[in-house]
Amino acid sequence: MPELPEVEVVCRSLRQAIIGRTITAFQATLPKLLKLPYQAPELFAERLIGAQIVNIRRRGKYILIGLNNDDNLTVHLRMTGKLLYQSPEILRGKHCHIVIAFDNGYELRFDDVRQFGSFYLTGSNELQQINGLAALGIEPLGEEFTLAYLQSLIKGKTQKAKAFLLDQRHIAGIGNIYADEILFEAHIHPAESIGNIVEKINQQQLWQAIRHQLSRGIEMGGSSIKDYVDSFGQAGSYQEYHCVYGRSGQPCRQCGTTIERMTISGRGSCYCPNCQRIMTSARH
DNA sequence: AATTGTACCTGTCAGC
DNA sequence: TGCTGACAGGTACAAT
Repeated sequence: MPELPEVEVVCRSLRQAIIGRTITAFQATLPKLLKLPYQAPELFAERLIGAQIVNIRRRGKYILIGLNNDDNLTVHLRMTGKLLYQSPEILRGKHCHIVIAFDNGYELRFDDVRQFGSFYLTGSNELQQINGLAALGIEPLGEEFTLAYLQSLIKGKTQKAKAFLLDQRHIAGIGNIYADEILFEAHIHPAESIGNIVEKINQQQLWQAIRHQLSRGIEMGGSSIKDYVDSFGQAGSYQEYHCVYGRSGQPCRQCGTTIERMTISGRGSCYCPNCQRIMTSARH
């Protein structure tokens, strides 16, 4: 579900829903989702109750909820996590594991079928204690992510292009869907060594595809493959425009060739064997 | 440095 | 109607 565009859309909806609200209750029926402090519902409750939500930010696929007591509640949705802002009158779902209640009676509910989601509560100056967050690479939609920066990242690397895009230490926020779509737009085969992209025109195409796919994903409210929705329950529509993700066996939208699938980095990777060729320029 | 396998979980879908 | 296996938006860790 949630890659950079979906997480960004969730953050935007959360800002509308809960900025300025004061927390009145906290309940975790699946404490193992609390990673820091580990499995400590009482500690979370103690520090959260009475605190007011002052800001909400995104970093990679992490959601950072800033509180007026200088604490930060950080959430990672992993595969199937959802943050839903709902009236207490709406029945909680079967997979609702964490509930944060507010002064207006509404609740922020964490719903997660696969139970992979993560909650971290730290001081705002202790965010580096969250390992995955501390290790994140550059924000691809930020000003600092220039073509030159991308060139410096890929130079000399032999990682496969798909693995490179999924590696959060290089660029933060790209997941399996957008990686496939980016490589299709950039005409790069997922198994191509990233360091083989040496022509400036190809590097530029990759840079543009990263920015373009992610920002279009946000504009369309994200990709709702199975059940992704924002905190108001709103689905996205970018899945209607996917060219390769989830389309193996179907004809390429550009050339009609059958989309193929292979496994890279343990993830299914869909690509058009005609539009995305392995470069032969690896020879000397 | 890069890659593979395993683990964490539940649900869905295709095939028999 | 079952049953089985493959697979699913992510990441951490161990082994090679």
